Amino acid sequence: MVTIKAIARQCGCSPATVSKALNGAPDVGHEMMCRIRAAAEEMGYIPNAAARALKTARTYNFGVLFREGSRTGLAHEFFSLVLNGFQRRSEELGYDISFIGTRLGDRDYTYAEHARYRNYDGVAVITIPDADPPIRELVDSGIPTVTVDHEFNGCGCVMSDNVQGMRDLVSYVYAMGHRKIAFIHGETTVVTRVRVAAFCRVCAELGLPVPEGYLVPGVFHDPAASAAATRELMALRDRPTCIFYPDDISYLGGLQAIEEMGLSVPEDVSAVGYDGIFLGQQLRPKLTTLRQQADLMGVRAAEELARAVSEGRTYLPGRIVIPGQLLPGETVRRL
Amino acid sequence: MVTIKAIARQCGCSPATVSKALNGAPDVGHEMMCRIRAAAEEMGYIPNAAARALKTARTYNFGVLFREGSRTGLAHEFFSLVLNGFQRRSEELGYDISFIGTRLGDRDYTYAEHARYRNYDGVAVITIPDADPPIRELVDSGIPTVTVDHEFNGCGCVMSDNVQGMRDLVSYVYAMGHRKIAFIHGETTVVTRVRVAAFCRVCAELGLPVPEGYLVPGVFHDPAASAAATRELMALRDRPTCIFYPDDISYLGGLQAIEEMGLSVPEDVSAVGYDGIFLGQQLRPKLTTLRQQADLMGVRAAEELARAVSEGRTYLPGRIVIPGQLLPGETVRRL
DNA sequence: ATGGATTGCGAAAACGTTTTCGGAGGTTTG
DNA sequence: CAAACCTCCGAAAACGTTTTCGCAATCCAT
Repeated sequence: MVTIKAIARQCGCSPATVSKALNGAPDVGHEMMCRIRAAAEEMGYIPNAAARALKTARTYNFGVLFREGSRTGLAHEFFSLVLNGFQRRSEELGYDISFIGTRLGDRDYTYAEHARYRNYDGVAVITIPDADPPIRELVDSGIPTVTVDHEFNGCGCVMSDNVQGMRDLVSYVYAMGHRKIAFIHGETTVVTRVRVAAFCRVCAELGLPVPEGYLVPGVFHDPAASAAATRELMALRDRPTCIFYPDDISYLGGLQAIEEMGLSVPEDVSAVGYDGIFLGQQLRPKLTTLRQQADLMGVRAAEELARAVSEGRTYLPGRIVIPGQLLPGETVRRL
Repeated sequence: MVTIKAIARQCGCSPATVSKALNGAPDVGHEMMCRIRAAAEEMGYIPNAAARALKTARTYNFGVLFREGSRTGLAHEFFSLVLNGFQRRSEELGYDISFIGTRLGDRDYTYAEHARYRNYDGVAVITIPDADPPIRELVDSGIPTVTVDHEFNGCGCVMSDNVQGMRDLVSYVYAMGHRKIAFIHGETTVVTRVRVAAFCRVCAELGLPVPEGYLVPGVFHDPAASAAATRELMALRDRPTCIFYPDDISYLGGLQAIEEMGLSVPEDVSAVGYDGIFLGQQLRPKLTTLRQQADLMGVRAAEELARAVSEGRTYLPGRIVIPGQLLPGETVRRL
């Protein structure tokens, strides 16, 4: 392994000078600078991250807590895209990213302990909030943290604009002539609360009643749960003409339930999803949905983190809201 | 930050003893052992990964080169699943994983340089071989490396059993009565070569000719390319009755091309994919395909790497072949 | 020429661990 | 009772950097 000392020997100077030359310190002469750089290049010098981190307490490494429930055995596209954006942008900004696990060497750690162990400069939480307390501990650990798509107080977050998203969807469906709209929503999370509230609010504004039974709980990314909920809705004496699904994947479950009844979308009932994943746009009929800019959310998370680190802040400021985008497909029939 | 020294002071012993106690060295007395462990626990001691890595030259960190062409804007499910398996198993084995990028701090590095910089204990290559020489450099860097789904000589790899996979598919289609089978294959990679060879071999065994024009080049995960190839095939004077696609995503392109001609699957032409991703099983008609055990491939990659590391080997042995599984759907019509 | 500023470099300490080696004290053996 | 042997612990060096501070040499202005 070629170290700074080796270069120093080669160039007839001290390790200190080599370090400074390589880091562009101002107090090293031009000639010496060139000599050292040339030698480093030629000898194939690669700095040692561990030594550097030990000395500077900076790792240029972000941790990411990434759990995608994977109930469907599916690598979930939304989170994958967020992760992608986060990784790409982090790299551009000069940071590596690592997954935060719960086991290391032969010991078990909590997320927060893990992050401290590795000395991450920052942490992103890209996950369904499956286990709150450990995440809470991480957020409170003093390491700059940003969450994606859910809020902890005192912690920066990047949120999708669920309010405007629901508004766009409801308005669109309303404009297509629908007056009886049901909403199968996800399990109890901040996102769900916001969407449900927005849904009700917009319906109220449009003068639409939301009858008993039109607001039915489902589970994010769980086609089976949506299938059941759909059957419930279709059994109502006053059937809705359009069903909102918690997400695009869930729509698939609903679609199957509908087809099993011998009915079809959108002839017998209209449907909309949420997310705008690739799959939905390949279906026939093409799914009407609201696309979330997952990639951009990851990008913004990386940027906020990097900014906090470079400014030496340990906390992140407020929330960043990323707008969505209505994707009109063919699953909403004009009435 | 609570260090080993602090514990030593607290317990009235030397740092050396603390280190040994915490690592379960044999030469520390029972009482002292307990005292130290209790103090460490109580003081909230977390070891410092950088210091440890610096001293031991072990990081308990695997690097993973993960590039998913993402031509479709899609987080590719196959690679995501491999990554998932790799990450999960690595964690169980006590390793963290980090993405290998090409930029770090304010400098650019090659993959190999990056891996050396971070001192990864091992590296997994989970990617379409987009840029050969840099990957080659990585594989040759002296860091234990395992590749998934492509081979470099002198480097361990985990491969899908493409030979048996193609055999299963062709046999199945043959059994359904098809005698005119075309194959749109991926771009030039080892996987493609193997699949094409296997395809031809099995056809020969079954006495099926492979006419000129039935072997047409496509691009992995590129629906547009498959659409074009499909149109070519359908324009042939002697049309195939069944088309093999390079993968499930590509099938979608073919499907669209077919529907645009006013034809449909499987009534007018049968089709099979490859991969067995979630999407394909949600389509109607359900796609007939060969499922690759992506998750398992990641798992095995992690295991091989960990084994090599713990045995102090710097190279990995041979190839590991993971069988696939035929998923009969509804896109192959019985003739 | 003399004084003060500026420039270019090095000595040394420090970051938090691990590991080697040896020594003190106690225990078994011949 | 001496010799050999364990058992338990500590001193110190080392891993590869970065950073502070001081020193010598050169520079400019007086």
